[in-house]
Amino acid sequence: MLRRTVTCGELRDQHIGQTVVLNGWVNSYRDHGNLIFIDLRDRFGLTQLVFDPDNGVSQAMMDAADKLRNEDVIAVKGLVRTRVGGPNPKLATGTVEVVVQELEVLSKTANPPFLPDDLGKLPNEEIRLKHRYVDLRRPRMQHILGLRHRVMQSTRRYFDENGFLEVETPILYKSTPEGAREFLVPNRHVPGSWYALPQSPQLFKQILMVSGCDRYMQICRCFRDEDPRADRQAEFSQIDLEMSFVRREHVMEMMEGFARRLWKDVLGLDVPKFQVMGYRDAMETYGIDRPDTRYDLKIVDVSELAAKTDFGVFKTALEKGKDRPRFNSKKGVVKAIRVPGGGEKLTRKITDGYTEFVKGFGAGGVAVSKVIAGPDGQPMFETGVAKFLEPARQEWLGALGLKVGDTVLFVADAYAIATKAIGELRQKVARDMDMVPKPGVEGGPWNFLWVVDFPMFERNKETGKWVAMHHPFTSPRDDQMQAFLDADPEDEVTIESIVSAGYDMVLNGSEIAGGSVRIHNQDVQSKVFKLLGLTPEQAKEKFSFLLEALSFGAPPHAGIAFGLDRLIMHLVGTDNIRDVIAFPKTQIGQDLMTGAPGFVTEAQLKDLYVKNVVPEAPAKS
RNA sequence: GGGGCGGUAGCUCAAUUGGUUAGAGUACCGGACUGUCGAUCCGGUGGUUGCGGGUUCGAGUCCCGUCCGCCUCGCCA
Repeated sequence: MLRRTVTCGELRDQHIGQTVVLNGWVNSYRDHGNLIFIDLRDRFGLTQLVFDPDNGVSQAMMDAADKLRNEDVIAVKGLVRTRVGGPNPKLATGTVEVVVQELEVLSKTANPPFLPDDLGKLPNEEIRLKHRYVDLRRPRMQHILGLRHRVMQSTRRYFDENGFLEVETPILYKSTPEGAREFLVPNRHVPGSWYALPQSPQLFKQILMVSGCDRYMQICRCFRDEDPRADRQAEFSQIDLEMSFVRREHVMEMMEGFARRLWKDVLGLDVPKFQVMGYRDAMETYGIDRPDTRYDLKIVDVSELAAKTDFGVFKTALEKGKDRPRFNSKKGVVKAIRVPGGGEKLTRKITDGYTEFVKGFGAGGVAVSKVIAGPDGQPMFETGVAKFLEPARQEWLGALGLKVGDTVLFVADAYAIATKAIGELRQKVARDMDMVPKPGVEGGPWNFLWVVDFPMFERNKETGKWVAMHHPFTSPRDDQMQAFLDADPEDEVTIESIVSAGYDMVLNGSEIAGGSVRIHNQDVQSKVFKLLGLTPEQAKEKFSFLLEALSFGAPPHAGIAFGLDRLIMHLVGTDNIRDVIAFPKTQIGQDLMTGAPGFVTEAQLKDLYVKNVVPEAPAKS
C-alpha cells in the first residue's frame, strides 16, 4: 500500500515541487474525458488531484481513474504544483493540486446511501443513524468529534495540574432504586441477584475521599433508564469530580477556573466572572432554576396590585391554596412580564397561542394587554384586560416599567403553577421576539451563572413525603447545620426553610453542572435519611457501606459533575444531543446501526436464571 | 403512559376533490468532453407509496390498527 506522507489538509504553496503520497476518500470527481479531477478527503481536509495525460499518466491509469466514484478509498503518489485552473478559495489547500503519478484503489464502495457533505439537506436522522459511519465522515461531524476530544484532553490537563487523581469506578454496581429507573444486569453466580448500572459514581467518589484520594476526577458513563429528550440520552457522559477539605466556595472557584480554561483552550474565548444567583431569586425573577440571562424579560410579581382590580381571573387565582411552602404562606399569585416592543410583534394569534402553551403547564391562560399612546400622547392600556388595568393605570405602568409599544403578559394561578408557566412562557416569548442569540461560537454571549441556596427538601407531589432536592448526601449550608440538627422533623416550616450547600452551573439557560458539599458526619446523614422516611434498618440495608465509611474518618468533602454531552452541545452550537455522541440511541433506546438491543437465546437466559415473561418477544433459537 | 409532527425511487422531495402508466433533482449505469472545483451535455436503470386490514368502480390520498423516527408532557434523587 502507498502510505501517505501528508494528509489531505496539509499542502500549501511551500510544498510545490514535492512528490507526496495521499490516502483518503473520493469526495467528488469531475471527469472531463481526458482530464479528471478528484477531491480527495480525509479527516484533515480536501486536496484536488489531477489525472492529466499531458503529464505522463498512462492510459491504464486514466481508465482506472475513470471508474472512481464518490467514497472510493484510494492512495495516490504525485507531484504538488500550482493549480493550473486558478485557486479555489473554498479549500485550505486551494492554491495547489497534486498531479497523480501512481494510483492505488484501496477499497471500492457500494453506492452509498448518502454522501457525507454538509452542502445540501441532510438525510433524515434515521438514515444517518443507520449508516453512522457515513454520517461521521461529514466535516461537521469530524469537527464535533475533534472538539469533544479536545475538551476531554483539556479537562484532564486542568484537573491533573490541580492535583486531581483520575480513578475508575465500577459499571456493575448495586441497585439503589431511588431516583431514576435503573438498567439491571443479572449475576449468574447468585441466582436472582442483579447489578445495576450506575446513575452516577456518587457514592464511590465520596468513598474515594474517605480513602484519602484528596481530589478525584473521572470522565465516566452514567445510565438512567428514563425517556430521552433532545438534550438527554439514557446513556451519557459526565465529568465527575470530588474534593476533600473544601467548602462550597472552593469547589465553585475551581470549577469556574475549569470552565474558563475550557473556553480558552477550545474556543479561544475569555469568559467573564460568573454571576451567582440564589434559587429563590431565580424562581421569582425567571420562573426556573436555570435562568437564561442573555435576555431581560424579568418576571414581576404583581399580586398586590392585581388584588385591587375587578378582574375575576386574578381574584380567583389569588384565592388559591398555599402551595408555596418553601417561601411563605402567600396563596395564589399573579405574575407578569413586560415585553418591550411586543405590541407590534406579538399578534393576537401568537398571544392566543400562549394561552394554549401555558395550559400545558396547568395554568388557565395568559391575560394580555398592550400599551399605546393615548389621545394626550401619554401611555394607556388597550385590548385584552385593559379595562381592568386602566383604573390604576399609573400604578401598573410604574410597577412594570411599561412604555408605549409594549405588551404585558399575565399568568395568574397557584404559586408553583404560575411560576413554572410564566417561566416557560418567558423563554417562548424570547424566541418569538428573536431575543435569543444564536448558540455556539458565532452566537454568544456566554452567560455563566451559579445558582445556589437550593432548599434541602421538597415534598413529593404524589406521596407528600420529603425528598432530597439534589440527593440525600447533600449537606445543609454550613450556617444552617445546627438549625437542621435541632429541627423537629414534624416542623414543616423549619424543614422546608433549610437551605443546602448545593450549586448548579448554568450556561445560557441550561444546567451544565450540579454538585454540593457532602455530608461527612454520621449524625447529619442519619437525620437526612430519617427525614426522607428511611428507617435506620432501611438506611443500613441500602447505604451501610457509606455510613460505615463515614464513621472511619471522613474528611469534609464536596464535588460536582458536568454533563459532558451538554457542554459539547454548547461549544459546537447544536440543540441535538445525538450530534455530539458518536453512536447515539433513538427515543426507544435502539442503536439503529447495530440493532441493539436484541433478543438472546434461551440458553443464555437459562445461564442467568432469567425467564422471559413476554410471550410475543421472539427469542432467537 | 399521554399529546403533536413525519414515513412516496439509494437520498431529498412532488403528486389538484379519491381518478391515465406515481414524477423531478441528485446518486447509480452507459455515452460525450483537456482546467474543473457541488463540472457540463445526452441517454438509461430504479417504486411492496413503512406494514396489516377496511371503505370504494377506483386509495400514495379517506378510515382503523400497528411499526419506526423526531419534538414534547409525565419521568430524569
